[in-house]
Amino acid sequence: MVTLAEVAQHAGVSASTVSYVLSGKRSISTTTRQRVEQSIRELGYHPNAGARALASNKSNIIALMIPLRTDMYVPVMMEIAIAVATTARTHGYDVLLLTGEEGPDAVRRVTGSGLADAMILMDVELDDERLPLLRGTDQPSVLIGLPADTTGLTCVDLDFKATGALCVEHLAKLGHRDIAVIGEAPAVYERHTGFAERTLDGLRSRAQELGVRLLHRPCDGGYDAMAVTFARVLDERPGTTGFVVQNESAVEPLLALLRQQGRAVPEDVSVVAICPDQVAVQASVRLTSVAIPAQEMGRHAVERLVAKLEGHGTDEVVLIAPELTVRTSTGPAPAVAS
Amino acid sequence: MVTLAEVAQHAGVSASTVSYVLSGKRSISTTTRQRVEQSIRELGYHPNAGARALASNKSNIIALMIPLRTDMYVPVMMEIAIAVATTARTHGYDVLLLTGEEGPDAVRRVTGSGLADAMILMDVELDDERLPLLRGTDQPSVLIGLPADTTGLTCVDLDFKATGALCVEHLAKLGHRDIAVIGEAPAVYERHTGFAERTLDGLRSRAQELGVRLLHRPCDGGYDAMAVTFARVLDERPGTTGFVVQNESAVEPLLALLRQQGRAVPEDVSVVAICPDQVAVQASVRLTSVAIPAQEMGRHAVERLVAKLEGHGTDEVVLIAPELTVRTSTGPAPAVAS
DNA sequence: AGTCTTTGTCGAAGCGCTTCGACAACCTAT
DNA sequence: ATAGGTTGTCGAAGCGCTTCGACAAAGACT
Repeated sequence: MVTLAEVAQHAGVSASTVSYVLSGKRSISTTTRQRVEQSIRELGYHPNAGARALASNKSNIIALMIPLRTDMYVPVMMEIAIAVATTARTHGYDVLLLTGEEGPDAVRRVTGSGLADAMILMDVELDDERLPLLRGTDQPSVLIGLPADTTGLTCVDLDFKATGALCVEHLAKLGHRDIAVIGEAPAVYERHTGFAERTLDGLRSRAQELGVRLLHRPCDGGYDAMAVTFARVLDERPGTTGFVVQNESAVEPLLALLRQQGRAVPEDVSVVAICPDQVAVQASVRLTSVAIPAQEMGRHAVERLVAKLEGHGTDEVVLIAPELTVRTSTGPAPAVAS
Repeated sequence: MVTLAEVAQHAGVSASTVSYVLSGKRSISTTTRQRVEQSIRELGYHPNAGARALASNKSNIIALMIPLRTDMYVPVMMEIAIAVATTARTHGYDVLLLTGEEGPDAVRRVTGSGLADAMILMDVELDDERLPLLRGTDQPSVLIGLPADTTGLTCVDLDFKATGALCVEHLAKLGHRDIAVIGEAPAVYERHTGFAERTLDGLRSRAQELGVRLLHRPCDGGYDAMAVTFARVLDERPGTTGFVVQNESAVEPLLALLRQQGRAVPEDVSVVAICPDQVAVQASVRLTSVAIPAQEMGRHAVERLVAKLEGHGTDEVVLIAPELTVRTSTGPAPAVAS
């Protein structure tokens, strides 16, 4: 293992000079710099991370806490994680992967040990037990998701309320007066992850403004659960012509059920999904959807965090504006049977 | 930030004593140990990771290199990553998340800087450019996946050849004589990731042994691609009664197409999938499948790695035996039309 | 020519921990 | 009672780096 000292010796300068070449914190003459850089290359020198962390008191590591459960949005989580990792690298940071399993202890451990300089939390609950810890430390952090109280916190999320509103608007504009919302799994609501409620909030208030009838039902993924929910919805509101689906693993089952019942999409029934674009495009019907901008969220989170680490950067809530892409699963509401 | 020295002072012992209490590398009297532990708790002490890494020359971090692309098996990747992270924690390790983006440079950087003590590589290609680096270093590593040449490497993977064989066997035993294999996306074969070829190998050789006709077609995910492939397969082999599907995002499209054609599953056609159990259970037909044991692979990889780090542990290839679970998508081949 | 900056380099201290050798203090066996 | 082991604790060195203050050397002024 090559050390700074060896590089210094090889280049015929002192260790501190090499350090300054590396960090650029003091001016170094061009000739010296080149000599040092040459030596670094020749020797294949890599600064020792531990020593660096010890001396500079920063590790250049960002901790990313992902949820342990895989009951929802797995591809979204993955995409966020990858976006975080790649964006972090462009800023010179590496990413430490923590699972939610350890809970608050992980936060304590990481902040306490100086393992990471900052952290990103995913899957934040409305009243998350990790929040007091974050507020009580000077370690920068960013949440992906929105807790109930955001004071003193930086958060990045899709504007789910606007998302809900957008879905209703789109269907209302097409003439649909009876809309059913296939929500997330009941467990998601019970956990108070917030985004589902916020979506519902947006759906409801816009529906009211536009005079549209709305029926919301949570729904587990898979065919069986969707079949049950579907039957109930039609029973209660036989005139339903528009569906908004938030649980991405209920989308395909819903389409299958509609097909089975002889209801054509989009002629008889329109479907709007809230899901990653890839899912919308790969479905059996190309779905009109509001995308979940996973990459953007990951990127944003890291950039906020880096800004904080560099001193500029304030606590603030970044809500990404939703975008609805019209595909072939929505169309004008059918004329009312007379 | 509380330091070892402060704990020592608080407990009225020397710093080295505290260190030995923490590491257990020398015997400490019960009374002293308790006093130190008490101080640690009272002060909320956490050892500084950088200092520890510098002094002990180990970081207690395992690097996990995940593929950047998300064109296949995203949930599997995610599950492996989570399993790696949780298993690593139980052994006192944290996980550093690297994307494949940096390629071999990431390997150099991590080994060179002592950032991680060991690494796990996913999505290994048959002739991966990172392999020479791994062989040339003394840093332990484990691959998830199988390259062409495994000498000097430790690998963990599902036994895909046996998996292929198992699928054919199952269908053959049910009387199917004409089997179509819906493979991974063409890009996967072009990339030479190996597992797809190994599966095919198993399928083919077993098919030959059992006198079953086999038609293999790569297939992108989604409905459109599957529709094209499906039409071609039926055109070429109209008598096909058994399907083996490896690309999990082609499963649902295939089922839809079969339904559309009025072919009942499993009465007219049997379908075996190679996919995580969750997918098999959530599909529109409960699928007979060979599970991809993501968790087990992640866990195994970490345990091999930890064994190596602790000195025992040898280079070896661990192939996990496939298990076929019979559900409701396979049944006896229909009687031949006379 | 002499003073004042500026620029480039160096030496040394210190970050918080591990670990080695030293050494009292206490047993145990003769 | 004495030599020989244990056992528990300490002091000090050192891991590889950053960073501060010092200080020559060179340039910019009167």
